[in-house]
Amino acid sequence: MDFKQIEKKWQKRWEDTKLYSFDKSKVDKKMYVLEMFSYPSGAKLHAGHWFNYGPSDTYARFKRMKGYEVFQPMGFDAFGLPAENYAIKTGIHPEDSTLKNIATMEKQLKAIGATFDWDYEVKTCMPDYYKWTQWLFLQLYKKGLAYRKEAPVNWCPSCNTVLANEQVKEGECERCGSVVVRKNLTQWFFKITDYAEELLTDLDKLDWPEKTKLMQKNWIGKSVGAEIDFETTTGEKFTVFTTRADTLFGVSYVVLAPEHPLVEKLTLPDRMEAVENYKIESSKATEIDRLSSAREKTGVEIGAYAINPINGRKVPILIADYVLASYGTGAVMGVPSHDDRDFVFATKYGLPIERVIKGKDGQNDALPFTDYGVMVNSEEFDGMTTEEGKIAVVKKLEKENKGRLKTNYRLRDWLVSRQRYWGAPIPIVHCEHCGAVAVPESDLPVKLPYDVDFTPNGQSPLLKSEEFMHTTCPKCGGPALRDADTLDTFVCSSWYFLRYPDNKNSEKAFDTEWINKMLPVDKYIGGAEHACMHLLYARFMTKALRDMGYLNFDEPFTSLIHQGTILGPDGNKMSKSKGNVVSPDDKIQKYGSDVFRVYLMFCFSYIEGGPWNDSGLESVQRFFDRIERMAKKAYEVHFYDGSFTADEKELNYVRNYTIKAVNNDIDNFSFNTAIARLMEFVNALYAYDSKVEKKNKLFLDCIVDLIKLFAPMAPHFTEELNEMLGGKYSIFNLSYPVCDEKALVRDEIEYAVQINSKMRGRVVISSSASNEEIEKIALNEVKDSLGDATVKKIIIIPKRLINIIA
RNA sequence: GCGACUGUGGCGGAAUUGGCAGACGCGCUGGAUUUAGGUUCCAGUGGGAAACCGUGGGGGUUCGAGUCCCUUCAGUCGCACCA
Repeated sequence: MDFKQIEKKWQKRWEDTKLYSFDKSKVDKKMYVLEMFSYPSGAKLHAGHWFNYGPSDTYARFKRMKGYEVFQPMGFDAFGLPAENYAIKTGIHPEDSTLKNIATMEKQLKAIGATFDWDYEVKTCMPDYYKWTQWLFLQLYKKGLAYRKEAPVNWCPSCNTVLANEQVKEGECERCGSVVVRKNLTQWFFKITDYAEELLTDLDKLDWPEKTKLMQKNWIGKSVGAEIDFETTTGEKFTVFTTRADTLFGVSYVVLAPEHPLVEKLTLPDRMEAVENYKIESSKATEIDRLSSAREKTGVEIGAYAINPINGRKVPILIADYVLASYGTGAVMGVPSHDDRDFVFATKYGLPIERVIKGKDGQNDALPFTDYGVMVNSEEFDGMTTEEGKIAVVKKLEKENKGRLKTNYRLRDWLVSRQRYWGAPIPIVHCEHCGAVAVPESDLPVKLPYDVDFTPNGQSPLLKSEEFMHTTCPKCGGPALRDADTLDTFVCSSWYFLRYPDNKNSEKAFDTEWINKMLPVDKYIGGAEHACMHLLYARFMTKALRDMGYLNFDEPFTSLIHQGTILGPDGNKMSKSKGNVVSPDDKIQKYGSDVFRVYLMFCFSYIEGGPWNDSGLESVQRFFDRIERMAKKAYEVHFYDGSFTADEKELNYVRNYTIKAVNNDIDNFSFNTAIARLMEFVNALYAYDSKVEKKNKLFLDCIVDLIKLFAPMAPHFTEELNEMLGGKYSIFNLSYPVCDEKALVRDEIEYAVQINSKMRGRVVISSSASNEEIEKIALNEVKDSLGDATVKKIIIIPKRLINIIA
């Protein structure tokens, strides 16, 4: 079969007949299948793109044949650093290179033969899209969910921009791997922490990989505890956060983070120099040493003392950089007897270690004892368990207004400003008199100027554009400056799935009524690397928009699947530097897109991925040939219509078994086993063909079913065979084969017979046989191996095995 | 350090609830077709002469464990002093 000609033929026909365009009138049967859109980085699709889009297109086609109105759009996450870095290197403007890349990728995506409905395409770098990204920013701003503050931020010295917490991996820039440094800057944040609790609890509602949910859960990092107020001997107040209020009697010191605002005020003059030195040391250390996990704990006393509110004891105050300014209150109580870190610290600095918790009966409670236990040396609380004491201690303090129950989250607000050019400008104007002023919605979009010098100098490139920067204040009309930063590209991608179904709307970001019908996304497919970034941001944005009345659902992606990674033949991640990149183009040239995508589905587990291996392509090609030969046979042979012989019953069994299994497998993204089942079916057809001279019409029916079953995986090939056999156009308008359960009921069943759990034989037993009959047949079968042993018990597992215990 | 996942023939990988381990494919062996090679078709293919032994190692529960429990090793990923 000439695949090149066939691909062209059917792609044209599909396009001419608008086969894949979404029928809005059937929205009640909608199935929103979405693959994470791509970044238009290189000119060509790589193996990873194919692995993402090919199999998920199979899923979409399958659902279509199951009667769903499938909505499967495609677009481009077009803003971002790579285009800008490429521009810095080559001088080609990001807009030019991006648009060119998009054009090439569109063409290639069409060549996959996927069912994307291109009428709904979005490109995030176009003004008709980022206008609404800016609108979104303004809504959050109005709602108090976007705010500006000066804070220590993560700065990537190589990308010349700040990064969100989520974009820092092991102290390094997620994108370029440079060591991230800390800087104090005034930046825009989204208040994702307002949604911490809901983002956490709603995870239970989602059909997502457990691992991903767990990662989000850990990232949000809820911890339930209490805030306890300490007073210093000079009357200053500060608050600590603890999850173990039951250990309060064991406090032998308190620690403030070096950056804590009270440090300067509390430090005694004779300690000032030591404290200042320590602060300098620790600020250096956080930049360089963040990676060493078992870093030695250090600290200095500041000379001041605090009063333990529960027992009035005076304890020294220290600063130490193992206490983080950014978590909790930036201050902790030191209980060395019941906390590993405090124990190490107290031992080093000779601070007292006093037990206030003992283990439950017989438990080894050597210090430091960090398990839950029973309170001791704690006055009236003695004898209480940790669970009781945690509450009781706080309740007592609460009466004196010295403490309260409190829940903390590890999640921080989302930093969205970027000091880069190629992104959506932040729609804010800074006026000398009025401060930060929102750009009126009617003035959107704030257009990104084309002619800008974007050579990096650590500042926002837009600052250099006089024309862009200078504007008038929307409030007072006086001269004002625009915000020179652009939005993190994750802002663009946090709502694109809402734009797809209404991508041409020029009045609104989307029509609420329509979007409430089209969403949530039923099946979302993409890489696992977005677990704590895109997937978290999109959930936040959905919830925020819901609370503003623009949406009526809580979660954007009901069901999520991560595809695995295709590695190089050497088992390493494909990369140019390793020289192990396999180009799909040569393979597609040689085998065609159908064979290529079936290869990807057959030779890899979709969830796992794995190393590339060429030999699989040949075997998949062979499988196609085998089907084609069978189909030609079906076209030529004369069939009779009549009752089934044993051979035909068997063939019909395999047919229906295959139908059932393939339906199930595709639903579960288990494409490799679905194809294995189809191969078995083909093998059964060959067996029937070589065995039976005069062929029943069943043979033809089977081949027709086979082609339909295979259609979602090999769309061009099966469309051609369907036409050859006189089937109606398009095969994708036919319904997917449904299993006839009756055909799966067999007259006879083969049982394994075991004696004392060891295999001793097999018997074929009528499916209507009673247990007594089964036992009798089994005993007869193995009577020689059984000898004269006494049978104690017989275990029958229906349709599987008989185990004789003797 | 903490957490999650993975570990099955020469190879890629299968195994509803615990129930015949190794589906399907690659590779290999033999046969048929062919002048020959290739293609195609048919048969075989975990180890062992056999009893038996086999799912990273050790232990346990069970009539029965790749699957459940404990322990240990190796690899992958995520978090990284979160009080």
